[in-house]
Amino acid sequence: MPDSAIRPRKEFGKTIAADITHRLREEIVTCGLAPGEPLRFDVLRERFGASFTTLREALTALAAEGLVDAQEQRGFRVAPVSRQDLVEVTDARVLIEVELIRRAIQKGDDDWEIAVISTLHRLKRIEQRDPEHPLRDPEWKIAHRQFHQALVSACGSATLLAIRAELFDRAERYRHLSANFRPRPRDKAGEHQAIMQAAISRNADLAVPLIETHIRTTADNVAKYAGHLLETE
Amino acid sequence: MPDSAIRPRKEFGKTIAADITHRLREEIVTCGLAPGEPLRFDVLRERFGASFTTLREALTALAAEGLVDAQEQRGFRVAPVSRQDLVEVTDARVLIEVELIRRAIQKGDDDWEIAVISTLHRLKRIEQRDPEHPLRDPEWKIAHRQFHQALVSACGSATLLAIRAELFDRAERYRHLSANFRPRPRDKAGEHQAIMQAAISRNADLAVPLIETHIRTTADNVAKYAGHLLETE
DNA sequence: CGGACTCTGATTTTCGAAAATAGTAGCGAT
DNA sequence: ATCGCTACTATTTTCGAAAATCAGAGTCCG
Repeated sequence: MPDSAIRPRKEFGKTIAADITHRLREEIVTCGLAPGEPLRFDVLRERFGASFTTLREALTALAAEGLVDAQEQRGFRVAPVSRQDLVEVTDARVLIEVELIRRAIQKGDDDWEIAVISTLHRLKRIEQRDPEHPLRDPEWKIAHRQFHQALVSACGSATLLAIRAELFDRAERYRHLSANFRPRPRDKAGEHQAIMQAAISRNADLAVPLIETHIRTTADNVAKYAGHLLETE
Repeated sequence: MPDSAIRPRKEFGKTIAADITHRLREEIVTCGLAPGEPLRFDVLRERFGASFTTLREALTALAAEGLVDAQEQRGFRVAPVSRQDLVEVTDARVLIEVELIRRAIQKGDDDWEIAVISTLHRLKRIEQRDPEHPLRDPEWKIAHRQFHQALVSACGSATLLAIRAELFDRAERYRHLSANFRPRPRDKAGEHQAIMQAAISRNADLAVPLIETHIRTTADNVAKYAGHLLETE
């Protein structure tokens, strides 16, 4: 019987390193650790309660994902943000996500349809609770991620899904960056509903432009409302 | 004045960890470490002369690249190969490389043209030396990589270039896997020449199908001549 | 005989001390 | 005053011992 006294941490993985990786990724994506911020071992050690080596392993993994910038012999820092990077991430997401939605629409079975419908349903329920600030609600964030994940999950390529997931995280960081400055959320609920319907009715030619617009509009809003944060670096 | 007595290793990076990562990647890509082979720390420690922790960091980084398979609490192993994985890597490469060659052809400047021409020239020179077994020549391998890298280098997206590089390595491992069983190399030189000419003359509609065929033919040959190695897992 | 349990040896995972390196301030010479 | 050198401090990077975990053999009981 595992109990919390014996197993004080490790919520998201069997090893402490995997757990720290998960928690650090979360902090970086939500901008709890600011872009460009140096990641000093003393500080991390105190915050996460792990040793140098374990932290180093987590940071190395996140560096490979593009969320952390490793400067050899000079430590790590949160990957900086920039207009250029936002454009690249957005472009890459469109390229890959569009292809994946096509494949998923072609290959998806009943379970796929159920996953798409049910994840959207949950997302809408959460939005009803707090329609003003969805991004600040961690549950909304998870549900939103799961809906988009479900949409492409039937594409048949674990390789492309992994790449997609990395790009999604990098984009989500920009969304969080602008969340505090955005005056009012746009009608994301309607967009999600339209995407779901196009997908379920197997209308790829409709779903593709909807997805593309969805991604690009989000990025445009980031550039519009958080542009002042993207200048340096 | 740096000398080799003071700095015994670290050929490819400022830190030992980065160096080990590089060397391990090389060994895995060239199948010096066989697919699926367990990576035990005692063995690696002896082979690479680094400590547990440093090795662990390198393995973690390679796991994020898809060349190593991390089994939590049960160590690491070289990522297994499979028909499915080969198909996924090939598909992903076509999707991304085709897009990048389009962008490079549109954006490439004089320096890009020079890089494409000169890397192809070097590749051809090396092929003249040993026309029979190019893949066994490490110099050919490097030149080949650099030619393909040069072709897309002007695409303007560091993000997509990094993804492309990872997929290239994963594909190269399959090429090495089949190299020992392939009866005779096909006319790669001619294909490279045609791709170069299409690119330099800015004929994207010609270059794209050439690249796609180039990638798919390579993968087909792997499946044909190394198919017996792809069954398990 | 079979299933659950425990013990044991092998292996991975984690830790903090020790070594290596970068950054900085102080000093002296031109 | 400026440049170059040196010593010092802050920080990262590496190491091997110690703890945790797993896999397999053996044991006990139903």
